[in-house]
Order: sequence, then C-alpha cells, then structure tokens
Amino acid sequence: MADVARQAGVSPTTASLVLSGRARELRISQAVEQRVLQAAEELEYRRNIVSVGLRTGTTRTIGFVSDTVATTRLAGDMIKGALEGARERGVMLFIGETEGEADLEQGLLQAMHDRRVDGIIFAAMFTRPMKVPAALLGGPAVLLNVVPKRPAALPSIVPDEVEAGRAAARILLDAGHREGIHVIGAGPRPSDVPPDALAGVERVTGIREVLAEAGVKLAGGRVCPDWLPEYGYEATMELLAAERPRALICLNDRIAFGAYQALDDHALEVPADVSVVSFDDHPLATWIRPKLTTIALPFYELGRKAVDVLFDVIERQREGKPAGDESHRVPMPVRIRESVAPPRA
Amino acid sequence: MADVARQAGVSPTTASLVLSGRARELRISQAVEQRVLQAAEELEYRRNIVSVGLRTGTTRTIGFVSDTVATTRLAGDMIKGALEGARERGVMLFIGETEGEADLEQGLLQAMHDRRVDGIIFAAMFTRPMKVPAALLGGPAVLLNVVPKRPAALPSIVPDEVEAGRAAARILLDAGHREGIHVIGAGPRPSDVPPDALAGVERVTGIREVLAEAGVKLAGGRVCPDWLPEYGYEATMELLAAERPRALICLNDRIAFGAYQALDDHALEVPADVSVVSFDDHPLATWIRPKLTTIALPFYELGRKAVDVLFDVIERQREGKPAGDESHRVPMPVRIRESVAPPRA
DNA sequence: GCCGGTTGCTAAATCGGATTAGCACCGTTA
DNA sequence: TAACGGTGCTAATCCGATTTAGCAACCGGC
Repeated sequence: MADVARQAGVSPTTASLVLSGRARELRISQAVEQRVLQAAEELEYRRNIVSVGLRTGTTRTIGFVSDTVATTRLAGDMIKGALEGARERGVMLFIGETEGEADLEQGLLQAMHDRRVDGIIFAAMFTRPMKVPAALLGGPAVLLNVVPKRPAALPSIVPDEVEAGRAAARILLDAGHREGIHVIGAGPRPSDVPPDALAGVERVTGIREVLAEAGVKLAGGRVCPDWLPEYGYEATMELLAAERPRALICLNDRIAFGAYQALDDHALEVPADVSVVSFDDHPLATWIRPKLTTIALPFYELGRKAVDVLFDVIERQREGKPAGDESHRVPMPVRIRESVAPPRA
Repeated sequence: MADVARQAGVSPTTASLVLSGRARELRISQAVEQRVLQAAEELEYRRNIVSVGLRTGTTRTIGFVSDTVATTRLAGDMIKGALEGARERGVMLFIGETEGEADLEQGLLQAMHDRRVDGIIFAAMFTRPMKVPAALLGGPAVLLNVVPKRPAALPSIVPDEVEAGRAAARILLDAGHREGIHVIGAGPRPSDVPPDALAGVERVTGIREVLAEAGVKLAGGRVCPDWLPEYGYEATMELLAAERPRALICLNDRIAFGAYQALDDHALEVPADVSVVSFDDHPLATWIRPKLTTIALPFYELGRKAVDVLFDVIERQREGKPAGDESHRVPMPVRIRESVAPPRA
C-alpha cells in the first residue's frame, strides 16, 4: 500500500481512504482518487486482509462447526449452501468437525475465535437437541439443525419436519388411502422413536395430525434401531408376516429401500399393491425402481439460510442489539415420483 | 499480552519471548519464565493469531479448493481426512468450491492468498486431468485427485486405479472365472471410456493386464454415457439381450446397482449365475443384496495424505528447496463381500 | 484586512504481537 | 584494575493496514 501511495504521489492515509472506499466520505478529490485507483491497478495491489483484520477486528471469515460432515451426501449440500452464501458476501468459510467429542468441540471453537472469525455456524448433520457450548456465546453464532437442550440466546435454523409429516400423510390421503397405512421407523405409540431423532418425532406428529383430521387411523408402526436399509427390511418383513399393508410411510429413504426389498421378497409391487412415501430425498430415491416419492430435506437451503441469519446477527450485534433466539423453519419440498398409487379396489 | 507482561512484572518483549517458546533460546531465567506463564494462565491469555500472522507471515491456515464437494458422500470423506490431518497440526481449513468455473476458481484462490494461507490443496472429486491455475503456483500447493494437463511443479495425490483394476480382475480369476467376463462402463476397445474419466482408463488397463497375463480374454464391454444406475441398467439389459455373461466388472457401484436391477429382470441370481465386482465402495454397496464386492476409493486417506504432502512442501519451501512434482498413489483397498462366486459348472 | 467555515489532504497513533540491537550487570582474566 | 565475554532482560522498530486529530489553503462576508 505504501508503494501505491508513493506511485500515486499521495500519503498512505489517502491511499487507504480511497482503497477502502471512503474517499467520498472524507472529501478526497476525484482526481486524486483516480490516481490512487490507477496506481493500485498498475501495481496489481491487493489489500492484506490479515492486516485489516488486526486493525478493524473483522476478518471476513466465518466458521462452520459440525459434528460430522461425511455421514451423508446431504450434509455436503448443507456446506455447499453455506459456501454459496459466504461467497456472495465475499467471506471465507472455515470448517471443522467435533465428532461429537466435547474437547474437540472446545478446541475447535477456541481455534476459530483465535483466528477472529466474524461468526460461527454450529451445525449437526441431523436435527437433534444438543448442549450449546459456552464458547459459542463469545461472538455471533447460529444453530443449524440443532435445537438447544436448554434455551440459548441463539437463533436456530431447522427443517420444518412437522409440515413434512403432514405432507406425507396428505399424499396418501389424496391418493385415496384410508386404511392399512403403516409407519416404518417409529411407533406404534407416539413415544416410540429412536432417541434424539427429533425428525422422527416431528414427522410422526405431522402424520398423525393430518390423518386424525381426516378421520383416518394409523394401522400401525414399527421402530427401527437405526434408520438404515437393513432395519427397514427387518421391520417390513415382520409387518408383512403379520398383515398386508396398503401404504407405508418410511421415516427416511434408506428405510424405504429396505422396505422395497422386503416387499419384493413377498412379491408385492410398489405402488400397485403397496404405496410408499418417505423422507429425505436421498440420491437413492431416484435410483430404486419405482422411483420414490419423498419429502426432501432442504440441506442446501438450510446452509444458505444459516449464513443469512448469521449475518443478520452480526449486523444486529454491530448496532448493539441483542441476538434474538427465534427458530427459522425451512420448508421441506415434496418430490412426487412413482411410488404412490390409489389403493387396489 | 501487555496485560500479561504487566502482571508478571516484565517487559512485553520478555512476555512474547516466553509465550512463543523462545525463552530458553534467548536466555530468560526459569523464574521469570514461570512468572509469565502463570500470569498468562491467570489471565486466560490466548495469542492473537491474526496479529502473529501479520508479523510472521504464517497463519496456521490452509485452503482446500475443490470443484464440488456435494456430488458424492465420498467427497466428504476426503475433506474429513484433510480436516483430521490439519487438526493434528493445529491448522485450520478454509474450503471453497469452484463449480468448475474458471472465474470462481480464480476468485477463490485469490481470496485464499489474500488471507495468507500457508498452503493450498487443489482437489477434484473424481480423478481427472485439469489445467493447473497459475494462481496456485504462488505458494505451497498440492494436487488431490487431479493430474495436471501439462507438467506442473506440484506434487499430486491420486488413488492407485491401475492396481485396483488388477485387483478386480484377480478376484474373478481367483474365483475360477475364465470366460464370459464383461466390463460395464467402458469398452469393448481400450479407448472406449467416458471423456475425462481417468479412473475408467486406468481401471481397465489394470483389468486387461491381469487377464492377459492369465491368458484370459475379456468377453466384452459396454460404455455408459455417465456412471449412474440407469445407464448401468441399460448397458446390462443390452448385454443380456445378446448373451449370457458369467461375470461383470462394473466400473463403479452405481453402475453395479443398475446391473443388479437388469439381472433381476432376467431372473439371474448374483452371484450364483453372474458374479459382480465393482469399484468405489459407495455406501450403496452394503445396502444392496447380495452385498457388493468392490475396490474402495480411499477418500479419507487421500485427504490425509494431501495434508501430509502439503506440509512437506511447506517445510521444503522454508528451506529453500524446490517443491517436487512426484505423484503419490494411494492404494485402493479390496472389500470382499457377497457378489462373487465360482462360475456355475 | 481579519475571521470563521470549507475543502483536501496528511502526520501520528494504533491494532497485538515478533524481532533486532543493545544495555546493565557480573565474574574472569591478564 | 581495566578490558572482556556472558547473562538476563528491554527499548525501539516493524508487519500493513485504519483512524483520529489537525493543518494549510481558499472562500466569502463584514
């Protein structure tokens, strides 16, 4: 910058003013402004962000801390959304994984604060209640896919799972289903849900609500120890041994995949014999035959939204206002494909 | 830091010396060292890395630039490996996506250099030849899953695809297969491979080499426009319409999934009627039935290795030595599962 | 012709440390 | 006892910007 100032024949102060866009504000003449700009261009000058960060305290950098990023391809979309939001604002993204370990989490948050990030997105790869680490309260932060175990003064961004449950139920009702509707992955009682799987609880809530309104009774439900194909398969096999369902609401696509396998074993066709709706919109959903009708987890939008809200918080903090702790629900889009049909007469 | 110095009753210089671990070197007495350390502890002092970065030029930060991170869950593992390597060295990771666009790439690299990263990992999500951007040569850098289109003075880290091809062929030979071995995803001629799919070329090279050594002839091969289940399905259907294969080498797991569907349509059983080997070890491979024998893409190791090599480069650069442009091949582990059996008599 | 107000620019301090040169003190040695 | 080499610590400078306070020149009004 000193070089630029010299080449333009002005003081470093003036150069700084021009290059940080405050020329107008501090009454620098157009002529001088142009000279500085041109000198900067000729010298291919770029501001040293580290230095700016030291002086102004803003590093144009945010942190993305999550439990794990590799578990599902969808998680990648969350980062992608965040990345895009960050890029639009000219901000870079630090990422880190806690692996669910408290000391890693502590160290990571510390490391980010040491680098003076402007804000932190604290994310989980599937929606769940978590303890909000104290180190998070040190600066602007938002919760992504995390609902705080005890009330925290932080905004959170989560998918609208209840509405997704409603949508799934409506799809079956609209197709004419009234009986033989089973849930795979939870139930039969509302409390029978894998621990910490908030999504499960909320999806079932939405399902039950819509069915109840329509005067339709859920025929049954089966928990799965984990939401993987093999357990979906087992649960569906058990179900089929006992009775003949007309429609399955699988709590995610991997369970649905297992259910497909079980239905296939019993020579039952989807959707002619049994309709299947599911959640997540995993890539798998378009690979299996028939393609799966599913309510998508909007990971990309979640990531983007998190950045938007984080910058709101940063802005508000700069104005001295408090952070706010509202919870933003991101709608889950319905993907109608080929796995639902009217019940066979 | 000034506070620490004051509390310890020494000059800021001394405090700096002690806290940067150079006390011994510059002959600070043990007593003073202890006083400073204790003061720092009491004040919960943490060095401001931004400031250190300004003065020393090292930010304890590296950049991970890739074309896209979300395409496959496996890509996430690559980042995970890099993350772990970085964490062990107390370094943070910036990530960014280029989406394959040159101007985004340019901007991203620029943004990283502006933030004075200590080094950059330039990655692609599947192995392929790419133009190495000039901005990469500005500092320490390594290529991950990228082979430079023209020779560049940068080390590269890539999976050992040729050896993986050999392994796949050996699995079939060991099971007793001699004829009716088809490739799905490439061939029949060695040049029939999707453009830019370096993995395909190398896998086929390895396959042909081992088969040739054993005096076995490849019965045929079919290209797929893209390595997705639907194309694997189509190619296999075409093949089955013409003849009855004894073993399929699918060029990735998604193709294999499509092949399974086609075999199922023809009432052929895996592995009794047809054996299937594949590549990648996508999560899918354990979800389908029978579980798929596949040669795994070692994404996690690739990510880790990239960080290791990058720090080698950084180290060497500090000593004034050149970067080196060797290519590191990471072995691809074989995952024996249930999709291969001896040919039916 | 003097005064107050603009306009246009700059000197100097600051951010939080790292680095360099050197100072005061002490025991040795000739 | 004066020169000498260690020892233990610090003052001053620097990294690359931003920011505050202020200075000179000019202008119009009385």
